[in-house]
Amino acid sequence: MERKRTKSGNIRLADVAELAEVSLITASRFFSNPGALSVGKRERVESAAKQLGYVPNLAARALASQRTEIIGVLIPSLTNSVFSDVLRGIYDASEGSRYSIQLGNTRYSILQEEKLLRVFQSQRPAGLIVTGINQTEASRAILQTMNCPIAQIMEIGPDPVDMMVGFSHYDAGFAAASHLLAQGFQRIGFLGARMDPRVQRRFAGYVDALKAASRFDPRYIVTTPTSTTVTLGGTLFADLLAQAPDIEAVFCVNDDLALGVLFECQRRHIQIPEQMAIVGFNDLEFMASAVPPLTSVRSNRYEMGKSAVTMVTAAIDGFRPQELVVDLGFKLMIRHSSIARRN
Amino acid sequence: MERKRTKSGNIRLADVAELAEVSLITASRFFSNPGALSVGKRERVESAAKQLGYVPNLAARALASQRTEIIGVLIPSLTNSVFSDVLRGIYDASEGSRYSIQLGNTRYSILQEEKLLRVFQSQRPAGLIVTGINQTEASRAILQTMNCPIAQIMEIGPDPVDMMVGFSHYDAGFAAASHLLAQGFQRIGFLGARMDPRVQRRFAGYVDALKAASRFDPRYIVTTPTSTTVTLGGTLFADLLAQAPDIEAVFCVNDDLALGVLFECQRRHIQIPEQMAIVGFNDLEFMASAVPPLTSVRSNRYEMGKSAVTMVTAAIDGFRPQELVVDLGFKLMIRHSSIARRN
DNA sequence: TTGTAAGCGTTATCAT
DNA sequence: ATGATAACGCTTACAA
Repeated sequence: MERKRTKSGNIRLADVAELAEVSLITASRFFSNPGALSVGKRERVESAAKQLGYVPNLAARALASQRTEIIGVLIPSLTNSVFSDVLRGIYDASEGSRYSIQLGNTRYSILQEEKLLRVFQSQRPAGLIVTGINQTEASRAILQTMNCPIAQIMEIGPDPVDMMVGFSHYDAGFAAASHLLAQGFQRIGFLGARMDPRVQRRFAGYVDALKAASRFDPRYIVTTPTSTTVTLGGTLFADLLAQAPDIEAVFCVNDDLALGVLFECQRRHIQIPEQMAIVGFNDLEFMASAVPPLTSVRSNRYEMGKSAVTMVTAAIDGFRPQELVVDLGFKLMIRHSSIARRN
Repeated sequence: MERKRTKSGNIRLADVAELAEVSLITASRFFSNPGALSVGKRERVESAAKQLGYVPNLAARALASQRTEIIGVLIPSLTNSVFSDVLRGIYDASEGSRYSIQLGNTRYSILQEEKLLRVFQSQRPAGLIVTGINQTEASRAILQTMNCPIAQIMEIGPDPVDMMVGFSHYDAGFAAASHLLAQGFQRIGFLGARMDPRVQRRFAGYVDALKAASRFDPRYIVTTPTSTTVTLGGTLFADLLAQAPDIEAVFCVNDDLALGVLFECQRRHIQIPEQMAIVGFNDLEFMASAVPPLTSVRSNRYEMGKSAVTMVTAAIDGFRPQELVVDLGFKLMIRHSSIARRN
């Protein structure tokens, strides 16, 4: 375990080459294309590298090769478990590849997103994954100049920057509301928090579904820009009951709110679904084991993250997918909480 | 918005210098130490950079300066909301600094941790944050060679690699069990999942507390290496009831399990806390708004992430903290679910 | 299969 | 305050 000392104190590829008695470039090739080396040299370089504890310098590699193996990822929240799932998909997929992930948290701010994009610019990432379709003009301009494959995730829409993986939140909101209507509920409330672009599109789906059935009433709607908590679900539900005591069902824009509503109903001894139907969104794991089990809209978040990485890495390698926009869809998980009394 | 084209197609500092009619190094100084420039040149460089849309190349900077502004972070899970909170603290703190975060997910595997540490080695991070104190021998060796400030987070223990921010999971487990004993419960169960090192230390605290009170009984213990879900909480609780029908209270090693127990009790019409007391761990937000509100152990996760970054960045700048080991403690949040019937 | 030479874009060093 | 020159550690030509 002797240690070569160079000016900088680091073991360089040159040190490995020297010990292995090969040229620098041969040592370099051992890492990029070992098959091109003769067996003897390959073994000598390998053992020399191990003996010296050589670790390649990524900065030097990036500078010389003019490319990195970094995929930049921009998500709006670290707390929201929706994004934990997406991230898990992203990290799982990246581990099967040679790419590493550089993560940025925009906190639901498109200005912060723009800022982080500028940071990413200096890293020269090989690919990019951004959340949603509501970038600023400046962000779009930056994305254009970065000329690397880009995936927008979480939702799909017109005018993709490059690739897209997601689903229609409008359709999902419409489907959730339609389900309640189909069950025969007439006075259907909406509880919304944070009201980010995707939440707003779910909301729009709800509004249109109710309007189509001539059941729309602004009194049924309670929203807040505040971020989501379970406790908030209870509070918003209390507000809703206050302004529309005859409400029969609630569509909560996410499952945390739905859980809060469940607890509030338990507190008030409101029977679910007999006196109040509940539908959530995201289908977090606890929805199925709640009492009663809660209806929700399942999206393929893990898959979304995984696909985004797969698409981006494939595109980096020159294999651009046939379909640039991938709709992963959603699935209404109908459970006891939204089954009509009369059924 | 004209665009300079160089061999590589990128705008280099040299292009900025040329346009500003200063030397390369003067342009460089504009970014590292603008105060050292005369006003005239400063303005010329600034406008030239803006005009060309210059973006510094981090790889070149890292290579030339022999340092980066990357802090590597290794956590065991992206799904566990405990780590979302820690991460939020980490990212929030990093945004106030000039450092960016490089995240790795070890999935509770110390071998994966070792692997990721090797990846980090090639990036030459300026600082490192790792989870827990159970690194492999090889990992410890790698950490030693990276000579950068390192913070171990989540728990504290003997023999820190460098710095530490966390709390004693043993003490917390002991405190939770002691609380139930103090309330007069005699047959106190333990529900555990995933059984990572910190969970095991909480378990050890529980065991010792019960033994000290001569209330320990292996029949009261149900654990599984499986990862945690709310549903699993219900299942484990059912197992516990089967093997110890006379159980009076349960200490769940995390809040998801506790929520699962709550639901299972609701399903079985078991009154909380009259027939069954529940204590969870982590104090996730929903614990306070459950029906009844659930007792839990609160840890300062967000602070933990934030402090780790603060300590590491301070150390990078040469300001090593007085106290290398910081105990952030924990707090028993006593709520209705664990108040004894006889009180 | 192997090697030589010339960068990659920036900062450190040493002058002036 | 400003500049010339030599690194930094690696890869991409191109050559043999």
